Amino acid sequence: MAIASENLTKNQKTVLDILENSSEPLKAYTILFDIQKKGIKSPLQVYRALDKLIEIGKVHKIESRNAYIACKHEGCNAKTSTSFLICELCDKVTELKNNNLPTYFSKQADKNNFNYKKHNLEIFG
Amino acid sequence: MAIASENLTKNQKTVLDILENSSEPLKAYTILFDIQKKGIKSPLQVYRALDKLIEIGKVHKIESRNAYIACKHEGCNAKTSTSFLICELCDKVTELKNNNLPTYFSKQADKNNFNYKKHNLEIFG
DNA sequence: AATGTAATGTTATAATATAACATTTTACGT
DNA sequence: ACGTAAAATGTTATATTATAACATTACATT
Repeated sequence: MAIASENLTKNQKTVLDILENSSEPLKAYTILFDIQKKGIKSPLQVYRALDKLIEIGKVHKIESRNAYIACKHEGCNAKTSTSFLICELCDKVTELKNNNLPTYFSKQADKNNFNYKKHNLEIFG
Repeated sequence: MAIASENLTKNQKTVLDILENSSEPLKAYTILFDIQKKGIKSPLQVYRALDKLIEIGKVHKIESRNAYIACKHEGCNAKTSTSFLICELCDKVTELKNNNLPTYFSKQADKNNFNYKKHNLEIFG
């Protein structure tokens, strides 16, 4: 059964909520600090919620920043592949909508005798 | 003046050497452990050497793994942009040679009113 | 030789993430 | 509704990754 936002647990909802209302990616310990008043006391609680949210595609991790961002795309299928534009001046991050990148990368990978499964792309500018 | 491998310092050479002779990306503390016999005693010494090597393009960081890999491309101009194929079965990492990705990404970025400078791409399979 | 810049050495600490384990909640077939 | 398995939680401790601060040394250029 697909997991929808409605049946997220308390901690998961709390973490998703703060990410969705943030204009920028947040770090795990920033999240922890911001929601301690809501009963989350340890890093592990945050990381567990993040893991789950990432698994179901509601949150993505910006690897180069160790930061997390809520996915704004309806019914996002980017459980795996993600593409971001990252502004080096203001740190704003924009997620690229699903596009033809997987097809393109798949071809590139083929040339190297490599079986494309997913990707992570971070474009800086 | 351009910095060539010849005028790397002792620590930088030591770190580059171990990376160039590794068949896989190495983590900072793995490097530290492996070269303690050569006089490097603290993480900072490793990170400083890595920073320099990355700056001059001889080493790249695999963000999703927190691991470092020596660049095998002659006169690599990937001081900034990097593209990797990462095998999820054996953890082997292959760097994609400079290609038309920058041009392609530049166009994608333009559509979002974004000025492409560099990128990091990690393809898993 | 004087000077400025980069690199080094060293100790301490910050920032990011997971292990281990006991307990509680939830989902769901019977 | 009940039993049970899977998932989520709470908590403490610890592992992993990376940087701060500061004194010292090497070295190229003037």
